[in-house]
Formats: sequence, structure tokens, C-alpha cells
Amino acid sequence: MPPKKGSAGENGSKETGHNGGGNRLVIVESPAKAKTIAGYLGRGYVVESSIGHIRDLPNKAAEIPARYKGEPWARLGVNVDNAFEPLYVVNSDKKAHVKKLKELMADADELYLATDEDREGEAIAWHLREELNPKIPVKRMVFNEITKDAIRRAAENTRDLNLPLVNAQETRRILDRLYGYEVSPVLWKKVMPKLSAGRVQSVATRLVVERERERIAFTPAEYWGLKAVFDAMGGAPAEDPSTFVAHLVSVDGARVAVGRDFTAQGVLRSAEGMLHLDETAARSLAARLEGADYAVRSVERKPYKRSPYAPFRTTTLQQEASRKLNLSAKQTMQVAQRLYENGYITYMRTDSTTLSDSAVAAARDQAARLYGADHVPAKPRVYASKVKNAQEAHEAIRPAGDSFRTPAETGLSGAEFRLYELIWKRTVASQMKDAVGESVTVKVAGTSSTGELAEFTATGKIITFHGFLKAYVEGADDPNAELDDRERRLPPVDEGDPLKAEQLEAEGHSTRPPARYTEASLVKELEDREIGRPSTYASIIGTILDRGYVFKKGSALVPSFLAFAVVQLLERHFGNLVDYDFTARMEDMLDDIARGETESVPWLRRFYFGSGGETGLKELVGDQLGEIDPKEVSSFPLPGTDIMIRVGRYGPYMERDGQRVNVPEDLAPDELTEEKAEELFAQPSGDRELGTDPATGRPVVARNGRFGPYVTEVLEEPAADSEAKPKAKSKAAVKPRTASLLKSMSLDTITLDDALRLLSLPRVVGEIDDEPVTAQNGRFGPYLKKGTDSRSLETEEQMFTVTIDEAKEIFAKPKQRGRRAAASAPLRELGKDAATGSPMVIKDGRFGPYVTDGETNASLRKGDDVESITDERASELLAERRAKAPAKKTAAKKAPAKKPAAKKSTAKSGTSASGTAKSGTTKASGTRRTAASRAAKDGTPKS
DNA sequence: CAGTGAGCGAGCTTCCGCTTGACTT
Repeated sequence: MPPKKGSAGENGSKETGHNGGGNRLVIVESPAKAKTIAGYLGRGYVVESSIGHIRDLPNKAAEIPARYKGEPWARLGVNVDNAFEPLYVVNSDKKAHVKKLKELMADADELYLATDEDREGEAIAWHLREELNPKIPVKRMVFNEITKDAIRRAAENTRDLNLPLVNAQETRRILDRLYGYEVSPVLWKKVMPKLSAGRVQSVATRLVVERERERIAFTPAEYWGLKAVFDAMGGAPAEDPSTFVAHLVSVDGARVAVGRDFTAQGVLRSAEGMLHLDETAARSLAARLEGADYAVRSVERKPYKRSPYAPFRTTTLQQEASRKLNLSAKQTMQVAQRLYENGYITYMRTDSTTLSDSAVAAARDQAARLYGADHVPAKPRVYASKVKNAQEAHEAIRPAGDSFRTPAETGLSGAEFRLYELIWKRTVASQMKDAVGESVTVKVAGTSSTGELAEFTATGKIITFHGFLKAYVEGADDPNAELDDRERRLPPVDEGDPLKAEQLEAEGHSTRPPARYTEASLVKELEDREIGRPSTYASIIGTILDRGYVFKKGSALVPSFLAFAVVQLLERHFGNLVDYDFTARMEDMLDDIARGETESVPWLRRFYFGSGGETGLKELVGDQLGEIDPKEVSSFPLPGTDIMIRVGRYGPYMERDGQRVNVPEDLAPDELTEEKAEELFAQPSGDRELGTDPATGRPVVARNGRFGPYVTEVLEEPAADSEAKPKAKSKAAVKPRTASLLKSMSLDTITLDDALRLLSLPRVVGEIDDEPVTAQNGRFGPYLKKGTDSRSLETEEQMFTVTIDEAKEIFAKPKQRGRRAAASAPLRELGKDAATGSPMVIKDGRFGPYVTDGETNASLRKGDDVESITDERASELLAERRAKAPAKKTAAKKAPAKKPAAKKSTAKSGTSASGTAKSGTTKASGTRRTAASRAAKDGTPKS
């Protein structure tokens, strides 16, 4: 990246001697904010919003300006060969808005860039200045709370653009682009097209996968204990109970093992001084304690105190809305957006827990009115940010305004009401007093018939002053967890008091594997690790769901086997990139850049080109690509078995001794146990029985195959034992008839009649020159066959209807020319190509309309229209196409340099190293079985 | 994961962060 040219100051704050009169254009990020601020600034100010970023790297080929198309780095939008210079374009959905901003600026005397005061906001301001190219003075205005005073103060205390901070943002942007746009194609080649990888989503996926791995590796431990109900036998006051529950904690001084004493492997962490009770031991101990005398050994009282929770920021709001309102992260943000736009709450994408002074006053005032002045502390509470990389551009999420409306006063309803109420309560509670009380631990001892000393404990909690808990109690993810306002009262017992055991029973427990992530807990985990930003938390979940990396089971996020494959590939070959600390290290570096202490280019260069012993990204996705064996990264052994789980282009399956069986897509990986696997092998899945062929008596089934859905007949199954094997071999000569489904059919709806019709193919149409002519369905669709000669049919239906006379006509025409000639009549004739001078025509082809000059062909793009396309545009398309052609050749030339695939199975399907190179030399197949032919071409991980 | 007979103009997918409508079901 070249250094940013110019500075905001250059445009002359010295010219701004005037205060009255004149028009000042203020640009903020959000339209709702613009509306509010306009009210505070009043006359002389026009406030407009940028609606987020206005420029960015090009997203796709269509956004790359023509003059850069031929550049080798155009695909990335970053000139990696020239100081990582980024190529910025105004995004297509922002063009109209940027035009509007320019028009507003034409009437302005001064420009105030009032975007958020964080890394992205500073960058938006810089992009605005670059794109609007103002000739008037430019000022950078910042504020982090939206009150009249704060805004007016901000307008009078402007500063210059912070260019090092802009550099930090740009570096972040470039890194994310290089990571995403270089690693994703690796997944397309090695796992499945359209997959994606990125700094944030790949780590999020990895977290979910690792949790599932822990669950798979988890071995539960069983442990037993005793539960007793003691009677205090005294006259307890009415509000206290006379009995209480206590649990066995030790026997003769040896502590009884409980869940946390066991490892994930189900063994005791330390057996020293521990007693691990099994069922027999627990029951016999209970029997020996039958009728024993018990007494209180000790009573320990401690003050209990609980402070209020900090006001909401994005993640905590998402968590609580999930726990209490059952809203997804996305739903929460949508509802919050509406509340924000209509002026009910402050901005909802924030990492700050800070309240403005006026908000603190409003919360205290409301708390005092609703719960009494004794519930409000003398001094306002201040919440420090818990988030390490917080950028604090906004306040916490709270009710808007200088005095809060109660939920009832808002007139809201439904989810908006409930979310507002949540925010309101949390905000008010945050300025209330601590809850205080007392916690009590009572120890009880008794001696068994064989002289063992058994000790029990019970804990109680009494809240004497509820404080903030009257307003708000935080929810818990674990349904068994005890909420903060829950009391447990014990009878008022004293040391030495005799007790009677009303009940004594053995209780069995077992340790549980770590819980799966929910949307909210995954977002929290990401925030704790400083990965992602408030504006992206909800969409991260959306991305990994869309890619099929995770699916939801209730509220739990379950990783797919596809996610296991992708994560395995990334861990093995891009370990650095999916390291949990990668983002944290990046943030440190960005901070250095923002402080002007480090330059970004050397850092990006190390990342992309490598340095010293470290391999750069470019080499990992380039020369070292062949080292990634797609079959290997998509394979997982099922522990303790010789079964291999594989992820194929058509979903997960298992393989053992050449036998294969599908794994249901919605089966959670930790549920694929050995037993489950055997069950799946026992009943080959995916088949749909359609009925019996009356002609043969054989069952007909429909299933999914390598080339898509097909029907087949089931031959009698030979007995599985070894004695029957020779017999089976002799039968192997009989192959079942098979046939692909027609395009109009689907596995769910196909009938037996459809299937029988398909199985009747190939159909003998008749004879031409004593040679039989058949109609059949093949790799490229329906066709007629006569000896070694063939002709394609136009429709699948023709296989069943074509007559011998029609067949004669078809064979009378030369092979491919016949159909192609008809199809290649020009749709439209254009002028001469600017480069070659040849006349250009628009034709219609397999892939839609294209322009050709006789030599070069180029498809029309999105937005190009056959009727209205100009000669200039057509020439441009042809020029682009010509520019690309040599690149393809070099790719093809590279092929022999790669190591030939060693394994037979991979060689056959052209996997791995040879696979990618092959695409240049192998003829592309066309018409219908594109998925299948692509699979065969660039190497599906399964054979 | 079924198993067959071409020859020809593909182009695209994807990242993370800012922010809202304008679209379709």
C-alpha cells in the first residue's frame, strides 16, 4: 500500500473563521443517526449518511474495471506485486447514493466527516474524502454519545483524519481478502465447489468441530452418592423449613468423588484421598447408615453479595434474547434494528458497556421511582469494558433519550416489546444496589453400623436485600443452573444439634460431555477470543449455516461431516490460519500500525510471500497445492473400527472392505457410534423401493448414485457366508439393469411405471442398412446408436417415441454440424471489432448468448442485453477474453511439472496434483451431467 | 456409490466490516 496522500488538515481549517451562515454537510454512517443529529445541529447543517462503507475491493469479476481485467492479481483486487495496492470500486448498490452525496456537497461550504470513531469509521471517512474529492474544507468530527451537548461540542472540536488508523483498516481488509479469496478456491478444488474459508468463519467452524470431537472422545464416568433428608426436630419459624436436603461428601475423611473429579476419559484425576462409590458400595453404605444418629457438626455463615450485570452490548443482548425470548442472533438484530430506527433504543451494534451521563441519570431516576431511593447507590456505577479489542465507538445498548420510557409507555407489542423490556430492565438494574444476603454451609455427621464416619453438607442462601435483582435476573444456558435470585432456606440449626434422617438414598450420576455451542454461546466464545465484530456476529452464524458447515438441532449448533473435512484440511495445511490466536496477533499488529509504529507492507509481504522458514500463503495455495490429498483430508477413521468415514460431493458415507453406505446428512457426528455404523451397514440406505417388476419378479429401487439419481433392479442376494461365495461369483456375470432418471423425474416422486419405462432402455428403434438402431440415455443425454455411429437426440422423450424413419433422417445428417449449425444462427449482427476489424455477431449457445468475431468467443455477462449491447461493449468482452487465454495455457503447461498421482484410485478420477492441472488439457464436457463430469475432472475426494 | 457415444465460445463460486432498503417467496 502506498502511503495515503494528503491529509485532512491540508484542506484548511484556517479558512473556517465563520460560524454563522454557510452550509455544512455532515456525513455520518447511519440514516437514523443522521436524523437525530440533524435535530441537534439545527440550521446551517445538512446531515446525510454514508450508509456504511461506500467503496470496497471488487467482490466479483463483474465489478473489476475492464482495464485491470488482464492483471494477474485482478481476481484478488489487490496488487500483490506492487506493495499490496488495493483496487477500490464504488459498490454497485452505492453508486446512486455516492452521486447524491456529491450533489449535496456541491451546495456546501464545508464537509464534516462524522463517521464512527473506530477503525472502520475512520476508513469510511477517508474513502468519502477520496471518492467525493472535495474542494471545500474537510473536517473530521467525532463523538461517542448522541446527545445535543456532545454533538455540538463535537462540531466545534474537529480534528484531522487519522491516517495510520486508516492504514490499519486497509491492512485488515487486504489480509481478509487474501485469506478468503486464496483459501476458498483450495476448498473448491479439494472438497466441493462454492465452499468458503475466512479468518473468522473458519475459526468459528473449527470451534464447533473441536467441541464435537471432544464429545466423540468423551467417556462418561458413573459415580454414586448419598442424598439425605434431615429433620431439625425443632420448632422452626414459619418461613423456614424444618427439613433440608444434604449430600454425602466424605467417608472417614476420604472425599466422595463427584463429576468434576473425573477427566473426559472417565477416570479419576487423582485417586489420592478419594472415594469413588459405585452402585453396590453406595447402597451398602446407605444400609449401614440406616437408623444412625446424626448431629450438626458445623454451621458456617458468609455474607453473600451479587452486583448487577453490565448494560447490554451486542453479544450479551444476543445471549439473553436467546435464553429468555428464544430469538436467534439474526432475529434479535432485526428486532433491535427496528427499535433503533424508530428511536426506542440506542445503537445495537456495539462492544461498549458505557452509558452516557444522561443515561446513567435516567436509569437512576427510574430505579428510584420504581423500587425506592434505597435501591439506588449513592454514586453512579461505571462499567469498564470487558472486551479486549473494544473500539468503543458507541454507547451500550439502552433505551434512547434522556429519560426512559417504561415498556408500557412505548406502545410496542410482540417481540419489539419484549426486547425493549429486556433492554430497559437491564439498563435500570445496572444502576441499582447490590443484592446482599447470607450463604450458609451446614455439615452433618453420622456413624454407620460398622463405625464409618459419614459427613454430609447442605448449602443455603438467603437474600436479605434484593437490590437490582428486583429489576433483572440474568438467564442461564444450562437449564439446571440456579438463577441468581433463587433462595435456598435451611432450618436455623446450631452446632451440636441432633438430627434425624428422614430419608437416605443412593443416587447414581454420570459425567456429561461438554455441551454443544448455541448461536449465542458461540458468539460469546468468538468475542472472548477477539474474533469478529459486533456488526458481524449474527452473519457469521448465517455463513457457517449457509455453507452447510453446521446445522441446528433445536438451539444447538451441530457440525456436519463436511465441516470435519474442511477443518481437517485447514488444520493440516493452513494450521497458522486457523490458529485461535491468529486474529489476536493480527489485532496487535494492526494496533502497531494504527500507532504508526509498524508498516503494513512488510507485514503483508511476510503473510503472503513468506519469510525465513515460514511459508507464505501464495506458496501454500500454489506450488504446494499438490500436497493436499483430497481423499485424505476428507477421510476419518471411526475409532476402534476399520470403518472409514468419508465426505463426498454427494454427502457423507462410510466405507469398509469396499462396501459403502450413506450416512444420513442430519446425523450428528457424535451419534455415529460403532453400533450406529453397523446398523447403517446392515440396511443399505438411500434406496427407495418402488415395487416389483412383473416381468422378472425382481424388486425395483431408486437411489442416488455417482451420476445422480437412478433406478435399478435388485438381483437375489446370495447368502453372505463363505460357502455361498463360489455360487455368487458365477452369478456375478448377471448385471442388474440400471437407468438414470430423466430430468423431469425426482427420487421422491418417481413411480414403478416410470422406472420400468426407464429400464426398458435401450429401445430398439429398427434397422438401417441391416444394422440395429437403438435409442438410449448416455453421459451426454439421449442419443441414437447405430454400430459405432451415434447422434444426439433433442429431448429425452424421443428415446421412447422416435421412429425408424426419423432415425434415418437424423443419421442422414452429418454428426455434430447438423444441430450446431441450426443453433449457431446469429441472434444479432454487430459492427466491426475494434481490435481485429472482424465483424462481430451475437450467437446463442449452450451457455447462453455470446459474442464472437470468428476467432474469439465471449459470453455476455450479467447486465448485458442481446438487443441493446453496443459494439464497444462487445469489443471489450472480446478483449477481456483474449487477455485471459494465455493464462489458461500456462496453467496447462504446469501440469507435467506436478507429481503424477501415485495411487491408482486417485489417478483414475484425476485427483490431487494432476486434477487441477488437468482442467487445462482435459476436454471440458458439456451438456447435462455437468456435476458428474466436473467431479470426474477435477478430482472429487471420493472415487 | 451405476457405466457410456460427442466435440466445443464458459464463467463463476469465495473474504470481513460498515450500513439499509429493494427485491422475491
